[in-house]
Amino acid sequence: MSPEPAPVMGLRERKKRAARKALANTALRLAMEHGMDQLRVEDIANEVGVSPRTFNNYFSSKEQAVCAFIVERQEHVRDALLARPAGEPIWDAIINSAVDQSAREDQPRREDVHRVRDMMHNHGLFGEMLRAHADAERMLADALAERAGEGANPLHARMLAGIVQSASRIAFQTWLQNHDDRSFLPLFAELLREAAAGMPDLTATAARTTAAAS
Amino acid sequence: MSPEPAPVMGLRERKKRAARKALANTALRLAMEHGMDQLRVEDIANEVGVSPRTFNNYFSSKEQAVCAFIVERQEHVRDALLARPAGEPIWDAIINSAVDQSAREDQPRREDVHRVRDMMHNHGLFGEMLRAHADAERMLADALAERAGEGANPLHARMLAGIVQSASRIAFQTWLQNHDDRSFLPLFAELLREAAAGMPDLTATAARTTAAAS
DNA sequence: CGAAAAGTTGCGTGGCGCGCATATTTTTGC
DNA sequence: GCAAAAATATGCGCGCCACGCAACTTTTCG
Repeated sequence: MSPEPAPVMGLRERKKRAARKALANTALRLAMEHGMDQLRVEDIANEVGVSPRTFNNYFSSKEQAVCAFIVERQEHVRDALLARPAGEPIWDAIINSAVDQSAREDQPRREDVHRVRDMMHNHGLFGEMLRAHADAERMLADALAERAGEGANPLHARMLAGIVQSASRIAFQTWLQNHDDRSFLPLFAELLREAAAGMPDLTATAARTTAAAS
Repeated sequence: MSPEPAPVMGLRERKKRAARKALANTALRLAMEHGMDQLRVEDIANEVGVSPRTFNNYFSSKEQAVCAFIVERQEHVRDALLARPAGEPIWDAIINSAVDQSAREDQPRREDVHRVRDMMHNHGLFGEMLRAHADAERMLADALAERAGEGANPLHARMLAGIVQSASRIAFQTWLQNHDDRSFLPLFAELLREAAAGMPDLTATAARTTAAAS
């Protein structure tokens, strides 16, 4: 499994990726420690040992740097998804690759929850997070389309990816509100399985006096 | 059920709403005319006849002002949805209220398509648009939960709203890419109906040579 | 009417994003 | 190896933005 076309990546490319990852990590860590309002580009650059101007050669905003891990994570999920056996039902493949990836990475600690919640209140960051999720969704859609083969409708892949991202977002936000109740992964899987079966219920269950169907 | 607690809105409130709407409209129009890069807060404020400082009393960024119409539109969709007969299947109710709303508003003209596409390339605006859609999704989820009654699972409503927003976004982006092929509403409805039936297909149609876990 | 509540405005500040010119580093061709 | 070339890092400067604060103006309400 060699992702690089060239057996060894040039020094240039290695340094670039290292710098980018260092900036993203530092941005995320500082944001978690001191909050978004106290996060300055200058601080990130200083800590990495690079000029503030250089930061903007890698990211067009500090919010983008903080959210960079989302896209990177999705790259791993994509790889895991494409490595799944071809016969596996698509929903299982999706859930299993998400599970694999979750097992491979550090889970957020309970004491960080309220910090994350605070960060989500920041309007700029929230928008950028959604943007990162949109990138991730596109990536997933491409992977799903590739997995399904040429004949499949690419719009179906897009829709599928959208549903997956919705489930992910909702599970995450639910976990953020009350992380005691349910943990992230089970809820995520449950939502996906329900979506897979279609969502024909919720049809005005006649709670009102007008009564009705079913 | 009267929306206003007071039969006539005070002068204060009327002025505030007028100012907000004027700012949003002007922001959107100027952005369409000259592009996001050329859009300055000062211009918007001047055209409305208000101080630049005041602009930021209504919106925390120009992008938010440009995207304000999305949330306002969703308020109408919600009202239309809640006005639907209780017995109507939920997917039909959703589609029909979207259709009603579309019929009620100006459709974007063909010559604006490329301008909109350019605007979407702006990273800040795209994030804010997703943020507005997230607000809209939450609003829709609340409406769906209300319509379904007390017994329904609120997470199902959230998921449903997420699917609807995904369909909307995908239909919009598709229309944006090649607006000749399909128009927005039919594609939107089609995606929703497919989602309603569940999406069990796409399951690795074995196009490849059993592929490889390589 | 008169006081209080709410909204508007001007000003100042810190920060950001980025274009541009220059210096530095890595790659490439020989 | 070495020098030219290509890519990257940095310093500088500019225009803009978000927002706190302290007046000032308008609306509301008793």
